[in-house]
Amino acid sequence: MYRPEDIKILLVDDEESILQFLELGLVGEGYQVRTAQDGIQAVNVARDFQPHVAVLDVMMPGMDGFEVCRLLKKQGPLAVIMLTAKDEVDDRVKGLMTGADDYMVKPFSFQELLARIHARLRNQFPHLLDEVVVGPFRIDDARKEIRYHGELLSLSSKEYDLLRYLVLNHGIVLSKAKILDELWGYDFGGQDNIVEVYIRALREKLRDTNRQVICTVRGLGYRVDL
Amino acid sequence: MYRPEDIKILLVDDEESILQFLELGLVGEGYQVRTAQDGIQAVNVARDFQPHVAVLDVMMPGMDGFEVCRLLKKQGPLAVIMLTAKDEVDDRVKGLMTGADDYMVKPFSFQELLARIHARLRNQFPHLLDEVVVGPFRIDDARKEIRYHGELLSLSSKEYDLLRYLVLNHGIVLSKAKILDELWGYDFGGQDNIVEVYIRALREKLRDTNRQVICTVRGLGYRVDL
DNA sequence: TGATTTTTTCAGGGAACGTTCAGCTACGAC
DNA sequence: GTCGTAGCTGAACGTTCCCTGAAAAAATCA
Repeated sequence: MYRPEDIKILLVDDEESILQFLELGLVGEGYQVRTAQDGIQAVNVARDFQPHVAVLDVMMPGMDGFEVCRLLKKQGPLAVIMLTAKDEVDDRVKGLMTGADDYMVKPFSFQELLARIHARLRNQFPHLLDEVVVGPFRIDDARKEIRYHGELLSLSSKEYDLLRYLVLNHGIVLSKAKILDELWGYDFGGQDNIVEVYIRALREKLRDTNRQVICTVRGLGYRVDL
Repeated sequence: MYRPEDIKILLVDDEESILQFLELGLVGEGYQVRTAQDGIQAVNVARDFQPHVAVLDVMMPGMDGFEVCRLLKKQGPLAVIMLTAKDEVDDRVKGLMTGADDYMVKPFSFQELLARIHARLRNQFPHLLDEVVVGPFRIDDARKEIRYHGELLSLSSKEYDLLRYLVLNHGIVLSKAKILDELWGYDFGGQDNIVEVYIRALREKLRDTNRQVICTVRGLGYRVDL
């Protein structure tokens, strides 16, 4: 069984608004969250808090993300995910990034962060996570695989994300706008037709003989019936 | 069984008139409601009240909605619905909004707010919210389905809204003007004949052999008898 | 690099939906 | 009874929504 409330996450960023945004989201998911606005503070908080995962911004005044990462790792076992703006990703940064376990380029969707955190937890604290079973679906976040009636589906990354999201929210009508916000990120500029295209792909791969698994609720969105 | 009286809602808005309007409506639905006019007050009220849902205006003097949201979430599990004016919705706001569980753009219909509150409750406090059962009707807001004597009705989105509204207000005469206000919005420009057309469609789909479920009260409106 | 897969865009078509309208019916007042 | 009004009915219309096939763009891989 998967219990977010057992998992401790440390957020470090000098931008107050980003910190709030991430904290809000993660607390909403049930995680224990602590925040820090600079490196010194981060190291101090971590000493008592002993987080499983730290999410660090690379660019911070004073101690930079790499230095913080090094100090945190000295204190105990934890996974580090680095955040960096798009234009900061040069070779130098990439090289230093090796100290981290994963990194993400801003802007990113919240769901993407959740996925990364999961992946890291699976690697370093496998006892904290497990496979999710929902009706005929078995979702394996570590392997990025979904089985339907035991049969492994061949899904692309986006197809996986979408099906996972739909299945975890089965029985609930999800609008295309909501899906776009959650999976593509709030700053996605495209048309919501893309959701229709992916739904079509998923339906084809699920191809249930008798029944529609992903139902269209015209004007409102889609809903998965188990 | 669905009992609004078990559900606690906190309203936060600096505009007295909006606060009153919403409070009146929600109390009328049977919810426990507390109000606050600013962030500090909201956090204080929430400490004792422990609401299930908070409805926050984004723009408030002093602490803004995001900050209040963050503090409320720290105090305990609750769903947050943000309210925002149309011209405030830029990408920055949208981004921060993801921290909230849902958001609505003003102006909105009261029925829409009720629907959102339901949706949030279903997600975060599923034990509080079962299917709504009213006589022979079973209304499932998450699935957007209504059953009559156990039989699933095939309804369009507007038909669903209308039947839901009528059934939840059974025994009360609802004028066409009132129905238009609630479901079409106060700025609907059309004729009220459209309500007659929809009522007709519903009657056909309910097609009760012996009894008229949706009664016409000539000159006044319609009333559902269970 | 070139080849392959994945993601995204685009345009057309068809069905469902929301809305209007005009003719008709039923009710109530006088 | 009849007259006016309110509600009912069926059809028609324009629109929106969703599905679909294909192709362009981007990412990934060899």
